[in-house]
Amino acid sequence: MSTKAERTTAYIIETVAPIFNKLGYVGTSMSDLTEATGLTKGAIYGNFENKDSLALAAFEYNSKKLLSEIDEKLNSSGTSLQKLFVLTNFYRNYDTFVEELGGCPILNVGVDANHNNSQLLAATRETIKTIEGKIALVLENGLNNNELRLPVTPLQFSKQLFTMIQGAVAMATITGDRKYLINTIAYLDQLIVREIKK
Amino acid sequence: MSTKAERTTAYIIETVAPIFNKLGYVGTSMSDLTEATGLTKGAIYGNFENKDSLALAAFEYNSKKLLSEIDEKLNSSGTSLQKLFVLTNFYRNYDTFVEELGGCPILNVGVDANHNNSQLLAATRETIKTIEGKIALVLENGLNNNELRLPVTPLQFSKQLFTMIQGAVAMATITGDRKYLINTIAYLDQLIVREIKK
DNA sequence: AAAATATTATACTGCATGGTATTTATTGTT
DNA sequence: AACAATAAATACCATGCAGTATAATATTTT
Repeated sequence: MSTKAERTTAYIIETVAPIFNKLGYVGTSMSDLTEATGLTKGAIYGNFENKDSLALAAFEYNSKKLLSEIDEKLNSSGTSLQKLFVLTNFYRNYDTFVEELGGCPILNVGVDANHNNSQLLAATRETIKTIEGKIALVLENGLNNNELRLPVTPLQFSKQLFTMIQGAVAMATITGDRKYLINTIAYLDQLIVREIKK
Repeated sequence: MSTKAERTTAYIIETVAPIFNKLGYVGTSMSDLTEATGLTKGAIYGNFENKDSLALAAFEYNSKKLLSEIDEKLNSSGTSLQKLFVLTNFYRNYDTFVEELGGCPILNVGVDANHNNSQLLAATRETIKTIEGKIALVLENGLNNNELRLPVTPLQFSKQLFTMIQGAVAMATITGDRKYLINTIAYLDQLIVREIKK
C-alpha cells in the first residue's frame, strides 16, 4: 500500500495539473493551488521543492495521460490504416478529452513555456517527439505490411499529420469552435485514403 | 505634426508589443516595460489607463502589422492562384517576419489570453476572422474568374488552409524548428495545385 | 499504547507587483 | 522670453507573491 505522503503527492498533482495547464506557469499562484487542493502551503512545499518542480510534475501527469491514450489508440487491433483512423477519431473529440486536463498540454504549455520556462519547454518538445515517433511506427508497419505507400519517410509523414492535427487543436482552442477539429479530421481521413492507402 | 504625447504613446506601444507577445499578459510586469522603454511608470500610466489597455494596444499594434502584410500579399498583382502562392510563400518565412513582433500574435496571445484575459481573447478571435475572410475573398474571386474549383465554400476552404498554416506556426514555435513551416507550406502548395486549380 | 517519525498548519519573512498622488521638468502658446 | 498647460519622474501606497522556520498534528513503527 502507498504511504500517506505518496497519496497526497498524487492528489496534489492531479488537482493542480489542470490549473497550471489553464493559467500557465506564471499565471498560476500558490494561493490558486492551496485553494484548489484545500491544503496549505506547508503541505505543498512538504511534497514539492518549489513551484517549478510542481509545474513540471503537473505537466508530466497530463502528458502521460495523453500519451497513454494515444498509445491505446495506436495499439488497437486492426491494420495500420485502421489504427490511424482510430487515432483521427480520437482527435475528432479531442476537446472533450482534454477538458479534464485543462486543455491541450502540448499547445498550452508549449506556448506558455516558450519564453518563460525552459524546463517545461523541453518537456513539451519531448512529448511531441514521442507522439511523432509513435505515429511513425504505425506508418512504418503499414509500409512493411504493404498496406501503405508514403510520399516521404514515415517520420516526415507523421510530423505532417501531427502538424495539421495540432493546427486544428490550436484553432479550436483559441476560437472555442470545435468545428475546426471536425473539419480537419474529416480532411485528414480522406487524405489518408487518397494519398497513402494502397 | 504629431504632439509629443502621441509620439511617446506610439513609442511605448511599439517597444512594449513584442514583450507582451513573448512573455504573455500576466508574465509581463510593469518593470519589464519601464526597463525596455527607459521610461518611468509615471510616463506609462500617463499614456495608458492600466496594464490591460496597454496590452490590448500592444496586441492591436502587432495584429495590424500582420494584417497589413497579409493584405499586401493578397492584393499583389496576378491571378487568385498566384495570390495564394504569394501568401503561402510569406508563411514559409513567417518565423523571421514575426521575430520583431515577439512571435505569432495569434498563437501567443490566443493561447495566453484563453483563460486569463477575455478582452485580448476576443481581439485575437477578431483577427482570425479577418484573415479567414481575406483569404476567402481571394478564393471567391478565383471561383468567379473560373480559375478555381472548390470542394467546399470559400470561407470553409479558407479556414482549412489557415488551420494548417497555424498548425505549422504552432509546431515551429514550440519546437523551434522552422522545417515545420517549410514542409507544411510545400504540402499546401501542391494541395492548391492538385485540389483547387482548374 | 508509547515513542519516534513524518506530515501538515501557522505565522511570518522579504520582495515584487499594479497603481497613484504629487512634484519636477518639458513643451507649446501668447 | 514669460507664462500656461502638458508630460514625465519621484516617492509612495496596499496587496499579493514564492518561499521558510517553527509549531502542531497525524501517522508509523516499535
